[in-house]
Amino acid sequence: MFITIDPNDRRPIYEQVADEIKALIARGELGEGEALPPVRQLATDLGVNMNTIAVSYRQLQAEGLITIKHGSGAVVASRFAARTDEKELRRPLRNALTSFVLAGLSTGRIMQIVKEEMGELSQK
Amino acid sequence: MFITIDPNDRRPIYEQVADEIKALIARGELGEGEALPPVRQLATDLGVNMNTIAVSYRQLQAEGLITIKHGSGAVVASRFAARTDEKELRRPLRNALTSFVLAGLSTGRIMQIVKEEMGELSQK
Amino acid sequence: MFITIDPNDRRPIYEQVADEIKALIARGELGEGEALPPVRQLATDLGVNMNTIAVSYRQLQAEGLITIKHGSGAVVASRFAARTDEKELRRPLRNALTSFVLAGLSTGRIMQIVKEEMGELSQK
Amino acid sequence: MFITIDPNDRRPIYEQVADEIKALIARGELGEGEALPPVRQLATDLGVNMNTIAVSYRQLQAEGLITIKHGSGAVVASRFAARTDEKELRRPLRNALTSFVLAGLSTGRIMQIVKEEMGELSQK
DNA sequence: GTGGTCTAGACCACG
DNA sequence: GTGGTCTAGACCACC
Repeated sequence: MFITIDPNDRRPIYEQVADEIKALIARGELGEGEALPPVRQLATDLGVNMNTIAVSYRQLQAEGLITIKHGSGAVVASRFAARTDEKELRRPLRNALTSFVLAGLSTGRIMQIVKEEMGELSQK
Repeated sequence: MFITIDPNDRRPIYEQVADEIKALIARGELGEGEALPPVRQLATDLGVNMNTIAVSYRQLQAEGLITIKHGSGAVVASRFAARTDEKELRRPLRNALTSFVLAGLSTGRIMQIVKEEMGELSQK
Repeated sequence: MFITIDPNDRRPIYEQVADEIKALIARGELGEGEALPPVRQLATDLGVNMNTIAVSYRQLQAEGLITIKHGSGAVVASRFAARTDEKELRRPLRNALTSFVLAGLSTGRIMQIVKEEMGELSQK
Repeated sequence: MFITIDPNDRRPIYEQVADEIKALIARGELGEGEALPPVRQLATDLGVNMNTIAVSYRQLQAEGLITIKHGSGAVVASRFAARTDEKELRRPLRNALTSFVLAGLSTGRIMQIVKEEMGELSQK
């Protein structure tokens, strides 16, 4: 399980970690029922505060992606179980696409990039 | 010119406003050379402080999308002139797509949504 | 006499105009005793407000570069007569050089650029 | 770390502060990875409002010179990483040199001053 | 009339 | 304890 954080990324660390774990789950690299690394270990590996990782896990739990059992760690609840509303999901997508348009990329090029990114999300 | 802000949105107001204006520019609803509403007026309309809107405008100027002339308002500089790097643009796209996958949507459905959103960005 | 203003330049118009006139005087294209164009005409040519040009002229007069005679226009007072203090002049120079350093240009390249710019200032 | 602001300087305080920090970075007195003083502390030291310094820091971040980590302060990102365009840099240089010419300084004297200033920018 | 800057002070987010 | 955001209100600069 490879998770990396980028200090130059302006998103908070807990969000970077949560996003990376989401990607692992989406790709199937972390399957249903599989255990996530202990908070303490992941924190040490990444060189960040334990509380920061705890926040990431809590967020993933709130979205229904993992279950945290006191004393026995966190496990992936179920792929495709994110508690989100399609309408709410569209806004970040729209913003991302807007940036591409404003950067001057053609619709064709943008669709190509979307396909590339989708491809990486379905590898497994 | 319709701009709305959502108090439940976790993003800061100034960013919501900037994003909405970017979308208007991308869609061509705000064309090159066209004037943006005065800072104070938009602030009053949205019920927020003048400074908040000023921050939005300053950010849009820093990205090269508008030019602010001290005594005479802000105008759209040039569509497709955002100072951004394709690589930096991909991360938000990837995150947005990941959310759809985790919500259980099929690749086909996701591509359909992307096409819908792209369609709205090229209306004009 | 060619003066141009750049709407994308974030400096106030009156300052752009004053700076351009200073450059003309420094280069000798506007010699001592020579008349500046009437405020009204320059304003029309540039498509700006008359008051804006008046401010430029007033600033040039304050610096001792021109004399404004009520009713008979403005004339170049004397080249090399700017009322300025060497120490005060260094700050903008230092800032300009700092920007080059931070942009990663080598000392050699920077000195070359300085020589190029100096060359253009002594054409006449 | 010595930063001073000059109330007689026409530039806004936040810009003076940003320029001084840029100079410190260019000179190497603030090296890569080194921490900047906390916003509140610098504000108190200079006797200005916290927000004013926050604006300086935000500008430096936008130029890529520092990275701000939400709960843990601001650090120098990388010397020589300013996101700027050589052409845009020349105008301030040209204006600075013009002022020297108009003050009656000889080309030789001006080049000497440039060398002096460049020397101070490469001390470390 | 426009936008720019600055202040004092409050409350929130992050680590 | 760090920075981020927002407000209300003042005063200045520009056109």
